[in-house]
Amino acid sequence: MTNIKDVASLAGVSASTVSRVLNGKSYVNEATRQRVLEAVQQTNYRPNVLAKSLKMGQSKMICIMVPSIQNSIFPEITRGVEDVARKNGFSVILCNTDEDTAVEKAYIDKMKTRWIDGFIVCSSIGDASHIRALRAEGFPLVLVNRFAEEDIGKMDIVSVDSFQAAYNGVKYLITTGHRRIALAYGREELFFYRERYRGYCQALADGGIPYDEALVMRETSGSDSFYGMTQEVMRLDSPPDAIFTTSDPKAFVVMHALHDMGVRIPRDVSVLGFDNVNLSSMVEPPLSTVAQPLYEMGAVSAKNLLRQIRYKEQNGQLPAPVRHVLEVNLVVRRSTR
Amino acid sequence: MTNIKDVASLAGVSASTVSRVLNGKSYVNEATRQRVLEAVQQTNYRPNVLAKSLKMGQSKMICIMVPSIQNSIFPEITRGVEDVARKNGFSVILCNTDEDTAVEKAYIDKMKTRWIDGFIVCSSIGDASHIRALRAEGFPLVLVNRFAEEDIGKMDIVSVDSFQAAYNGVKYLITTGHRRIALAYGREELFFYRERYRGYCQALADGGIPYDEALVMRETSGSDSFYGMTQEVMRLDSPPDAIFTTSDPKAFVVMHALHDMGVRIPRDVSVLGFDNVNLSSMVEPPLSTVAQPLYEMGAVSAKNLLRQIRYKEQNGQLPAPVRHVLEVNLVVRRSTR
DNA sequence: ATGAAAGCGCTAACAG
DNA sequence: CTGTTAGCGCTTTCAT
Repeated sequence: MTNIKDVASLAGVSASTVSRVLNGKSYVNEATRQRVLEAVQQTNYRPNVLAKSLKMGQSKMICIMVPSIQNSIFPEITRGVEDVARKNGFSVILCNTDEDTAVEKAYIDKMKTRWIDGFIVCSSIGDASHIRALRAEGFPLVLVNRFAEEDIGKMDIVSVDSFQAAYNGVKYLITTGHRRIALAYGREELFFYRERYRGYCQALADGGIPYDEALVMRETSGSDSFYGMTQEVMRLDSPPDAIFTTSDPKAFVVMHALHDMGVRIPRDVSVLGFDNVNLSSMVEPPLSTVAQPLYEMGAVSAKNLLRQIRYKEQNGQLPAPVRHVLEVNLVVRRSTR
Repeated sequence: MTNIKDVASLAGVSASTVSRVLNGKSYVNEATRQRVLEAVQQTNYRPNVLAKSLKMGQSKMICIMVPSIQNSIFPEITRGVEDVARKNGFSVILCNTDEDTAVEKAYIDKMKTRWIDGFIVCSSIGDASHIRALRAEGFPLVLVNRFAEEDIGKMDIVSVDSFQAAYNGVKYLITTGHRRIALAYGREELFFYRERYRGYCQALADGGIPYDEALVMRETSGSDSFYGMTQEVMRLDSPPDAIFTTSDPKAFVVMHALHDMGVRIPRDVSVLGFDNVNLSSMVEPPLSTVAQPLYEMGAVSAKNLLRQIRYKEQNGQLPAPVRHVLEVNLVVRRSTR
């Protein structure tokens, strides 16, 4: 690879001049400017980002931490992040944490040594003190999708309003005539699942439908645990006429269980999901779901992160945190009647 | 962040000594070694990877280029890559190309300026001259899943044997009594789809079943185009009793079309997919499919890439290319009878 | 308007 | 066994 000195000597100027024309920070005589540009062309010169990073203290790289890129919603979010990053000259490093705090911490440590400019995090579960510490240390950071209640107002967050979204979903179910609505309730450690649960409860209450604990299936060991619970709940004396799931993958399991016991969807029971992942439209019947704007969540996160990076660059510190609450969208397909 | 000089002065030694104990390249007096280690502890010192990279000419970063992380098979492959990269101290940069050669080239250019140590590519379609050029320039590189015939023997490749895999899949269909086997044939520009087509033809021939062009559905505009084609083919005077699809997403579309016209799977027609993506087991009925070891393909690619990187480090040039052909595995679920 | 020089943090001869 | 020195490629004062 040719370096700045090669270009400089070819153009008959000094390295500083080359640097100046390339960065356009300072005026350079038009004639020499042209000569430099020509030399750049001829040598197909590309500045060494590493050297620049070392000098400037910023790497033009951001890091996205997710539990696993294999989980349905993260590819969408990640793609949103990557698109805006790329358009702004940033590269994105992918970190899968498996929700393991140790892995997460190790990653953070490693990223710091690379002078990573910022983090987009949708990884941690309960205790996120190391994440909070990161912001406290001055690293631009945005929490996407997952966050703790106490982080509100203190960290940059991009998410939907899970309470309201679930509320609207369940209300839709009620409006369309369902009275016995079961819930596939995801892991309670996650704030957004608790919010979806709250939304479910509130919609029930507002709709004049009694809450029945027998109808709430609480996740024990992964999504698969809903298979058995679904069948149990359907065998109740008074089985549900609808099942609201707090994520689409859970809906797939529920539908599976339903199908295997000969229950027809939506004739016998409606199923309403939450997320709208890629395959929600591909299952049979196509899943009605509360759609999160996943790609947009990623894009907005990245935009916010870049905003923080620029702000910090100019002011030496992070801007006040802002929270983005994105709109959900009820997508009615054929799993609800 | 504290740097090597801080540690050095705290330990009362020179920077080189600190470097030496940290890299273990050269012997250091045990006593001073301990003092250095202690200073490292106290200051929580982490070497600046950027500076090291600049000096050493290698960044400990690899790049994975995929059409889009949103496409079903790539999260799996990417995860395989990332896991082995991480275990070996490498970070992975994610690049989505949308199969756009311009984007791909721009990315390659950018990655070079970051001193990326190597590339894992499953992106390009027909003309991959810029990819070949990359290897010719001495960049470690492995093609995964996608490659052109002419690359065999010249590039490092990780894939399955698409011909054999398809052959076995179709043979299975024949063995289980199917006689009219339709094919959902993916984009012919892709070598592996052509190979799967060849496997289909050969299995038919070997099974004494006449090839019928009316039964091969050729992709026109994305996977969705199989919806209409499936319905057409089912309305033939002599409709198929099985449909082999060259990828799982196509199978989902086919199943959908089938369902919408009241055809029962597998009673009326069997469906056999290819890939075994995450959701193949979640659809109804669960999809029988020729399973590619996607995660493993990623892992093997990364291992090979690291091998190349190490070899180059020691010998100044790339090792001879090796090709890994991984085993597929026929997963029989309930979409075939 | 441009060049010289210093320095980002690290490693690797080269001395001693 | 350890310190000094130079340099990876770039940007940025500071002179001129």
